[in-house]
Amino acid sequence: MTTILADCKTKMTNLNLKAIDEQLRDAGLKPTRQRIAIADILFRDGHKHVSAEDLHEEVKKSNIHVSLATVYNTLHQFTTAGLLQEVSVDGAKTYFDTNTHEHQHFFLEDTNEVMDLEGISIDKDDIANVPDNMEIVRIDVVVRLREKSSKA
Amino acid sequence: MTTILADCKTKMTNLNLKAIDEQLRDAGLKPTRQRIAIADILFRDGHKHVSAEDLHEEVKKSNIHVSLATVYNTLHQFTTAGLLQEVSVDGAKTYFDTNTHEHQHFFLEDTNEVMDLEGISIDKDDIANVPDNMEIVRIDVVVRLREKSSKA
DNA sequence: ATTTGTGCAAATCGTTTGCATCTGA
DNA sequence: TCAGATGCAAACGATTTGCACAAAT
Repeated sequence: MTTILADCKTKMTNLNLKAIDEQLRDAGLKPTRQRIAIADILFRDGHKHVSAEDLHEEVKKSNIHVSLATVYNTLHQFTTAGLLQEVSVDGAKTYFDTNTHEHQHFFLEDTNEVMDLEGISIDKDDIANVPDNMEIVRIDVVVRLREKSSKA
Repeated sequence: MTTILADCKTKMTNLNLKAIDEQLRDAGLKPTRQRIAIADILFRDGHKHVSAEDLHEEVKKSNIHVSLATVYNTLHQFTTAGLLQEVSVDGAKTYFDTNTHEHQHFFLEDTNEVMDLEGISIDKDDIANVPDNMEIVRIDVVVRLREKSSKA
């Protein structure tokens, strides 16, 4: 009964590979080499914010080849499965957040970094003038930061 | 003393063309045919949210030819000059807002529309954990809306 | 006349897609 | 076996850029 799991164990740094495996199955996703590698990187440390490109770079460092297209696919599958959340902070790139709880973000304009910001929250009931055939999906708050000295 | 202003007056719907002219000059921008046409569309009615593509379509309807590249250039110049504000609501497109005061946005996920939302505001002093070499540039709040029935 | 802006088309960037091939159960 | 996943390269949409030409003062 050799599964891909056993095959991956040597390369993985995550202690609960089993959990990843189950999480993927629960999401209806076959736990493939690539998906396990990606999940391992995403979920082994604390919360992360990655772009597809970022993640692709990180995966390259492991011994498992994953194409950029697969990284994109996987990020979207994980998002649909509720394992990730998309963050819209700045036009160009899409960021994915491993923290799927209600929380907000700092965005560092100098470095294009995204950071979690817990603490503030806006009550949906405080929002006036919501058209009545509409419902609030989510309230996103982005606090844009800049280094104190820099002007541009 | 025939300036381009006189030349444009027949085509413009905006009553205070003079003001536009001055606004552009103040911003260090030559009041060209194209920039005046764009400014007229942007500022003649109430507050607007446009993408470059949107605006390009609108300008086409006037009798003044403006290339898409110039629309982009102009939007950025206006933004730098403080006449517009960029809005980051959803990955793909960048929206520009003629309302440069502090206010927040609704984003209609079904139609990709941006709407102003006045009323809520977050006090900068309420934000904890701002790294102390950083300052808050802006706090963006986006309330995402969806039609009540639709699931996707 | 000089400086600045504009138009076009090609280039770029992030992301998506089509399809042949491969993999995991 | 066989559905489902992957890789590649080409397609894509939004935005930018380079450069010759045009326009405003």
